Amino acid sequence: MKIDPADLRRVDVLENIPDEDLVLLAQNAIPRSIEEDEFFFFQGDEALFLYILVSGRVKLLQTNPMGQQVNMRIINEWQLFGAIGAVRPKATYPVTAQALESSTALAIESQFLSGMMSTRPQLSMGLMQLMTNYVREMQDRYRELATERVERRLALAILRLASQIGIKSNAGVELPLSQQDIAEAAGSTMFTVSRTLSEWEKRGLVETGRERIVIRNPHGLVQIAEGAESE
Amino acid sequence: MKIDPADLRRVDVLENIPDEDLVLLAQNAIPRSIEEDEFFFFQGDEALFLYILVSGRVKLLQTNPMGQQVNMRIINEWQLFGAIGAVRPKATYPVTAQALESSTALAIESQFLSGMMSTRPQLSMGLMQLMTNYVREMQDRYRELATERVERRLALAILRLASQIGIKSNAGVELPLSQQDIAEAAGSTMFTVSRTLSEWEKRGLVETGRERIVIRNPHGLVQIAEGAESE
DNA sequence: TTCCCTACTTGCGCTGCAGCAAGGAGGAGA
DNA sequence: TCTCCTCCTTGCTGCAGCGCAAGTAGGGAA
Repeated sequence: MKIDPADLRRVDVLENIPDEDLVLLAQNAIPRSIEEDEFFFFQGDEALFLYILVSGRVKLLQTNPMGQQVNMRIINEWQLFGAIGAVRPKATYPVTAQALESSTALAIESQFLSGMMSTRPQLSMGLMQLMTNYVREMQDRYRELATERVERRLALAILRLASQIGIKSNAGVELPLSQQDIAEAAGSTMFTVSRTLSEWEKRGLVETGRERIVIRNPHGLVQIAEGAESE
Repeated sequence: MKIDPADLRRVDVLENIPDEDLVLLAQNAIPRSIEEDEFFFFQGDEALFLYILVSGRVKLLQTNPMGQQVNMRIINEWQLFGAIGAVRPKATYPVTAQALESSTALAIESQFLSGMMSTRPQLSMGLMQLMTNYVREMQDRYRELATERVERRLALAILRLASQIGIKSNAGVELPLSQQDIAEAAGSTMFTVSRTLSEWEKRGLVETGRERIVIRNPHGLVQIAEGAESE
């Protein structure tokens, strides 16, 4: 597989990087393809590589000691994940990266990026902006989980997922996720998600299908997310 | 108030910074003192300054639309907080910073630190390590809140707080926090915290007082945190 | 077309824990 | 020393939403 350095420009973190650095990165990137449900890495593995997703979709999840899963984030094409190793030598991944569909990512040695950053402040800055986004999002989600009821949290989670990986069509915004995935992202259960979505479907807010949710009335969802009680 | 550049070395992020840069920082730091329950900044304010806590203790909290509070983190002496403005120009603070006791912090202009970072990769690296810690901790807490029962979450929260701001004495590790603060950090309520602590006190795990908790048997708490059911 | 696997649905019972209310107690200030 | 303000305690009640169980339905494979 050929890697076009120009494609790397689509990665937010690499937006302001000179062309020659992109070439350097491309030369040091190893494409790796995995099938649906397989893993790029596991929580606890040593973080030797960071990845740039070229195609497919990947979810970052944690499992608790009893095996329950929690979704932290869904990675889209041309997003970077698993970068922690470039910041701390010997770090381990805090999450597991599992493919939602067959996916290809570029693996870059953490050390290599770490070395590049030492002479390229723009690169560090880009990575820091990515991380502040993460912190902010996780804080918001934590607050929501601690203080909001499921229905509102579900609306917030779906809107957030839509903005991150939603596919716009003329019918609305489509989310190619199972209800189990949604539940794990909202901090709830498949059952409650199913019940709530059925309710919303009756009200014309969404349309549900197998591993698929279409948002028909985003404004209605925003109202629920912002606290309008369902009558 | 005089600022001794050598003191700044106690800040984790500034550990590997040359002396002359510490002098530069000290020259650009404005001491600011506030009383108990007052605020350094509010969620939503423009992040023009970052702070280094010199004395006292500060909590970073979010409030939801209904006014409920959630504690994100407690800042100890010589820790840095509110640094987001140095990473993104025009950013707003995602949290409110409130003093738990009368406190003094050094305010440094976000732009100033941002400028320093552009030529000092070590500084960026230090800040990134701080941020990866935040991300990792928030992810863990999110997973705990989503999957664990209150008792275990409480044990985890108290152990975490103890490692961050605990004061060691011969009787054990003391936390100078109200049960309300603990509840807001664990994602629960004052009532449940009080009930659980009473139970633990009977078992000799902790000792409670007004705005004070002493951990008498850390190992017992770890057992609860790791899943030993209370018989 | 049929089969089968997996995802989704929905009724039902149960419970963890929130939240109120009313009272107790520690400690700062006068 | 007394007062008053907070913080803490604890009995009681209610219910959101979890989780089981049993059934339905979509869609890939052959």
